[in-house]
Amino acid sequence: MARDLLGKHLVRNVGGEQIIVELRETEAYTGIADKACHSYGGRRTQRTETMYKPGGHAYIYLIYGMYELFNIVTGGEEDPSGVLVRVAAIVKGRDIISQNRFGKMYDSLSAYQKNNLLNGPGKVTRALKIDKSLYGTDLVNSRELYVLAGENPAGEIKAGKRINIDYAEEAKDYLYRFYL
DNA sequence: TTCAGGATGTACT
DNA sequence: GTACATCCTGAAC
Repeated sequence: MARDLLGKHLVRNVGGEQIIVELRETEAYTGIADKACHSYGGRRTQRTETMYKPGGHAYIYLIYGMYELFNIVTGGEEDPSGVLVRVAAIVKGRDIISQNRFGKMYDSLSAYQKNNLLNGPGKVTRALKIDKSLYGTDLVNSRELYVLAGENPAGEIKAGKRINIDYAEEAKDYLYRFYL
């Protein structure tokens, strides 16, 4: 699923406006056997409850006290797994995205800002106004947040190690990060 | 472009 | 009390 989502369009309807981004980088968290996964060992708490829902729900959690990261649940009751969205690219709504990130219109951003709008999981959620109010959202039936069906991406899919999971012992070296 | 340091809240031990 | 699926700023290179 982490591979299949690359190149797909994520749609966010909020405040009467529409934002669309292309998914460029994802990470897989494969459930109870994955030491980097919040549901490792079958851990089931108020926070992780959504990971046990059927695939297609939104798992959103707070990290480092200030960033809310967006994941798409992919497994189900017996397989609490998901995909983290790490990086995206603008398809539609560049001024809204720029306002959400830097409080300015796109044309008045510095070159550095333009190149750093959506290149991190916390940045993507800030740009799309995704927060825990969307926790558990059914992405199949929601009008606020969903993924469009589409062709496979034209570019080559590369794989690497996941980011910032040094605590995860052998799992930190799994090649579960995928990017275009 | 790289680096150190700080901001910040919650889950879990 | 500790760690955390991060990002920003400002200064050095």
